[in-house]
Amino acid sequence: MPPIKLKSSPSPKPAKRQHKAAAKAVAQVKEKARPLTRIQREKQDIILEAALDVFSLHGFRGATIDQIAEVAGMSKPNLLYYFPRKEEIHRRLISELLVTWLAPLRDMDENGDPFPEIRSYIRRKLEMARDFPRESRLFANEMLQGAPRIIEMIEVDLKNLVDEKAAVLTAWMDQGRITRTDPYHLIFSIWATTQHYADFDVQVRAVLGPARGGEGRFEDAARYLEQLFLYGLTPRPKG
Amino acid sequence: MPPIKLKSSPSPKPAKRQHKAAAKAVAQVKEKARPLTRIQREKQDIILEAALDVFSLHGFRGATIDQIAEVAGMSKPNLLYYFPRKEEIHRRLISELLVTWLAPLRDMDENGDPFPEIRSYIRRKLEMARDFPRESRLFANEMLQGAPRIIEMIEVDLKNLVDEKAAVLTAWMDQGRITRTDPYHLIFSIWATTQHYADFDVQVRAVLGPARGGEGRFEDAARYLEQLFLYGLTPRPKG
DNA sequence: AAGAATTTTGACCAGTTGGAAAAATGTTAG
DNA sequence: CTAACATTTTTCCAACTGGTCAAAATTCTT
Repeated sequence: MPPIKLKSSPSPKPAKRQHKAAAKAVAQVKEKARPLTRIQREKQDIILEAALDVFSLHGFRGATIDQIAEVAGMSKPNLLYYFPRKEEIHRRLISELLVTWLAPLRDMDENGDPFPEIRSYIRRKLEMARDFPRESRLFANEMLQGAPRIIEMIEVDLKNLVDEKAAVLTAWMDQGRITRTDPYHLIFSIWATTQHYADFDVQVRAVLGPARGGEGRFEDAARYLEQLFLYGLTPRPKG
Repeated sequence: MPPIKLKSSPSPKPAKRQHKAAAKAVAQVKEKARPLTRIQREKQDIILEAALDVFSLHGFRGATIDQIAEVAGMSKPNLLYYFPRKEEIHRRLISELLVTWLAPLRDMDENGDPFPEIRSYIRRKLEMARDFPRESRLFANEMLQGAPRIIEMIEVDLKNLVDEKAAVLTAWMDQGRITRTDPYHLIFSIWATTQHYADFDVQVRAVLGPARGGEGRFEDAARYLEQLFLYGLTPRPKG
């Protein structure tokens, strides 16, 4: 597994109603903007890594601080020294995630050729399912629970991005370069098919069996999906 | 929301290592096969309904008996009288679910015409996503957690069924009636695209916005998916 | 090396969790 | 109608939960 390096979110966004105890290591930032120490950076990374493991597996409610602390190899109070609240850890993970998660769609270029652009989008999403399955599952868990902690981000940032890219797809359709179809549902279907290989990994592997369930499954999936969407989107004379 | 009536699982399968306390209402079945009373039937249904609500939202670990009891409108000890263990409830839900869940695939008929068969399969799966979203989410939750409680069912029953239907699809390909492609990944992509509308419902609705996110979204999805798979699977002369 | 700042630990807490036990109440077959 | 059985409530518990706090240990700066 490659080391996961997600870009950190641009700014910690000032909490409206600061939690009582959220002031320890964080207060400095507010008052003096003291930079993080080496240990703080290291430990926070370790914690986020561990939390990703646990949250992606059990969801927010099902995950416990003790569990995260154990995976992170530190005591619970020590962990709480860095992140005073369970929610804090989760929020950080989710907001970092969204940036990374949407990059491939963001990169779909209006001025490129439709097929290479879409093909590349699918490939990148599939690579993410392969390389960052925990992130995918974290996101899926949040969705299953009704996205209580990120609904605004979904309704604003994500919606805007999708609106924009749907417009690009529509333009390509208007130019007759891809089959006319519903651009929103097209995007949904790309999300669904690619993320499936991360979120339902157990099922995929079990069904494919030992023979075909190895790492090659991602190559097979890529080939299949490419064909599906290629054929599915190729314009054809009506008949 | 239509009343959910899932067929009950064929047999409760004798637990290898019977839990200490799992003997109350259940013991009778083992010893005397006393039939369930009216109240037992009613209350069990109510509990399973409530449990479906809670488990599908929070996953196994995130759900609490108190919560389920509250939704079911009874006290926790009362609930535990009918299902002595939390796991018991979950197991029942999952095993009942699998039967229903696979029916559409099971019904895909080798002797039918490929396109109507596949089209009907997609439609039925989409209807299930619309009418039984909680069941879909329950299943998704289990998968995200690595399917600890149903891995054997997946590896045996599900795998066998998929193997069988993959063979049917392959036969259709051999006859040149649908495009040659990977039958397993084809099935995966149908699962993924249809279940997406249940599991990621919040996201779908948020992205589509108030205008297009109403009930009509399932019709739109059906149209889109039909086109995608129809075009994606139509054989064409190579060139 | 000393003092200041940071990090870690251990002891603790109140609320929640899954579950047990038994007493109290309902239901129903004869 | 009543004994036998089924159901419900009350009380309780030990383990776990998220989180606090002060003191101890460590690290950093000079």
